Amino acid sequence: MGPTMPPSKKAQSPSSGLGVTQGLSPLYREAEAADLSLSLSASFSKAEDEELTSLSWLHESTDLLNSFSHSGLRSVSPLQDSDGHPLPPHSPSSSSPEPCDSSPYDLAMGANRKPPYSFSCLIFMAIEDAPSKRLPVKDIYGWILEHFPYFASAPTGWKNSVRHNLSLNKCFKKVDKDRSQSIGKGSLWSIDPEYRHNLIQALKKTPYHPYSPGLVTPSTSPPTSPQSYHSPPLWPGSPFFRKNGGVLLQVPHGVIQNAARIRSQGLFPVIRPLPISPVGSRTTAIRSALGDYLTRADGPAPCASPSPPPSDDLQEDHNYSTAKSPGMPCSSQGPSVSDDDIIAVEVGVHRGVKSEPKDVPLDSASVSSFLSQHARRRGLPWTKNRLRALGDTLPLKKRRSAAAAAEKPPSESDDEEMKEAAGSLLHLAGVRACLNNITNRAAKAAQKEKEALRN
DNA sequence: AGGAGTATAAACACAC
DNA sequence: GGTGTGTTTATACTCC
Repeated sequence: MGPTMPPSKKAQSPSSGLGVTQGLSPLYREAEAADLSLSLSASFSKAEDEELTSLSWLHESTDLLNSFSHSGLRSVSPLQDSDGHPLPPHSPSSSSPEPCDSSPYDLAMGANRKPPYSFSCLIFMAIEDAPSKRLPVKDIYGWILEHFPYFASAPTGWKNSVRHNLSLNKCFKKVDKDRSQSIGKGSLWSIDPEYRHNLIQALKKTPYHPYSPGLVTPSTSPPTSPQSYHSPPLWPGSPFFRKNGGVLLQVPHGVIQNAARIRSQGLFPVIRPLPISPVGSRTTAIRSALGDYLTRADGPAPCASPSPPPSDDLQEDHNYSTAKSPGMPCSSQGPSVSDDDIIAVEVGVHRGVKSEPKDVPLDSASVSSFLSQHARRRGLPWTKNRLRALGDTLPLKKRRSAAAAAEKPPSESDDEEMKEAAGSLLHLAGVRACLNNITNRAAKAAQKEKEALRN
């Protein structure tokens, strides 16, 4: 029999320690309320190859936008309903608004903030970041600490959670220890290839991923090619992240497990890219006011536009590892931004504004190059029924073994991965469109301001 | 209301 | 024996 926790202690769970991702802490919720603003940060490193040259626009754009953020254009854009009225934090216990003295970076990635990743995603990122794609628990701790300083000062319970995840999560498996390879205590942990796809999907559903469901406005039309909107995981340390200069997108934190709720409320006025890694070499931020540029004036693209469907196979099992993210209907309650919106913004802008050839920064060569890097990867969808059929009553490890023994890997999903990669690149293209749009609007605003001053 | 997914805490066994 | 690791159970919470 397991231990029984004192009721008093259990009652403290929601606000104690790490219970901020799943049971969002008041602080977290407050930040979430005030954090739905657009900002963009990117840490750039020198382009490693020609692929990156096509992304040089981001340097300029983010510099420009960052200058805006320091010139009074920044404003707080809290959650708003369709009438523009601020929405209260969704937590009943949270009544005070987020103070405005915190930068978006602090709000999202400050050392005191728990990263909006589930432990399974953190572990996945850590392992994937390892050259050998396998890590001992200790190194997983280290990776998490390195990339998310929050845990440095967090209660030590998070390590227990990491171990708990490793043990219980089917996605992670121990590597049989090579006797000749002494790594001290414990074993190496790796990603089970069979479940890797699910971890990717889980990661995609996190706020930092461009294809977070919160960013995707499902189409009212039937899906035509769902897979085409998959994209590779982006996180600090991921090859793609590095390859593209550390550009990540983020939607407000707290949406990992609440994405559906926010989405259903139409609470995504803007996309909010942020530096994913505190150790980024160079970061800039686009502040919330710029987010307004995206959602006002020309207005966001209608969500009923011929948009792609939600990317994920919603029938897939998310057993203790993957984030939940059912497809949501297009909300009519407020502004929302999806990938399609971004693209649509570009279309809208360039209808009226001169369109430049370099507005398509991700050329086919880049795509091909990138795709080639991901073509090797394989992933398998997993279904609840499949796993359930293996017997829930069996211990996990036995179930894993049974699953491995009972099933031959289906056909590989290279195509899917390829499409995911393409989707991500297309998304970057969309981001660029956003930045161009922002730039144009900001320039116009500045001009108007000048004229107003003259008058 | 109940299931699913996740976080947290704790106990225990085992290896180093 | 101490510490780290791995497993398991229990509970709480949110979302659907």
